[in-house]
Amino acid sequence: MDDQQLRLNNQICFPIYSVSRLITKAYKPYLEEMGLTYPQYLLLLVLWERDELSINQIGEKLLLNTNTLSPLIKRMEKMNLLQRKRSKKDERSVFIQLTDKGKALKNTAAPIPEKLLNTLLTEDVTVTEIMLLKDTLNKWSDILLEKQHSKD
Amino acid sequence: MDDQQLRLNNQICFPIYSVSRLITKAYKPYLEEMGLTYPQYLLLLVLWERDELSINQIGEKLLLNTNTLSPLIKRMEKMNLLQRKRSKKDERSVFIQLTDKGKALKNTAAPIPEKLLNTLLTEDVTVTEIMLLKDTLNKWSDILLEKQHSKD
DNA sequence: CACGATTTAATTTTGCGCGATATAAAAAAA
DNA sequence: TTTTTTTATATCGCGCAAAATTAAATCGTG
Repeated sequence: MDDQQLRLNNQICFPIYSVSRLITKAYKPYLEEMGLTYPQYLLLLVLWERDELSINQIGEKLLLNTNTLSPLIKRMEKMNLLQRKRSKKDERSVFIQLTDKGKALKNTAAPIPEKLLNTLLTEDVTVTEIMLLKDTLNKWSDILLEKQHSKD
Repeated sequence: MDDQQLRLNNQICFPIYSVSRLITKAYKPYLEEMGLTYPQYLLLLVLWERDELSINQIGEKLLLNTNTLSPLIKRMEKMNLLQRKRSKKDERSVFIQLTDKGKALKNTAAPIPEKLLNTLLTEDVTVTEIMLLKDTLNKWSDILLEKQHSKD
């Protein structure tokens, strides 16, 4: 058995998993100010770029299925951030439209990217894990590219 | 307002979030064969490296708190993968010990890293997202390092 | 038109993450 | 020794993720 391969830091699973949670945590205080959760923020990012998408189109952008999006959207409708509008053409599809409140949040969100960078700088563990993940990904992408070419 | 900054692909949140989910999904078929979920597998990776850790020590390695670990460990105890043992020296601490069944799973898990690599090669979306995240992280780590130095 | 197949959305169920809080044991302070 | 604080774990509640199921609408073919 290859013990080395099974070590926590030699697999891609752990670094990506922990950094993902650490990044979510770093965003949290700014999102809480706005009354948003992390996935809600991601959905708004999509809608701020392009409004009036169907649930399916949103799913394509966020790589999420309706079973995740449906409840998420319902909660956000209750918060008066968006509206669902059933399509006249195809009664099965629902199009999502930002409310004025939802549109206005874009201004509040504008300084977040800059603020986040500063937050990360104060969190040593997070920066360390990001660097580890960076190295892991660079190593993995080399391996992936090499394997891809050897198949041609 | 800086529209560019708020675009989905220019923030670190989305790439890390989606790749994390894609990687979890790639592991899933192999873990299902073993009857494990993703976090359960991570916990086993830790215990295969070093058995008899306290819940606290496990939390440090996985960057998880007891509010996540406690129920996780209880489920795995029911599956007969591990045992909890309250320390005699310090009655507050609970030490986790693999059962024979838990130890044996290590052999089943051994080929997973190799298999995963091949799985990733067949999933274009995942590889694309990994490459995007790699670029994003390389850019971010440059920015982080530069900012760190300018503070000294 | 009829009817089965397909597509799409919603619902249900299970298992995390994590903030807030609780509880009990151990250590430190008074 | 008593009180206070700290530490280790557990519990609760909410919000995702995602598989499986259900329901509704549309399409394809005869």
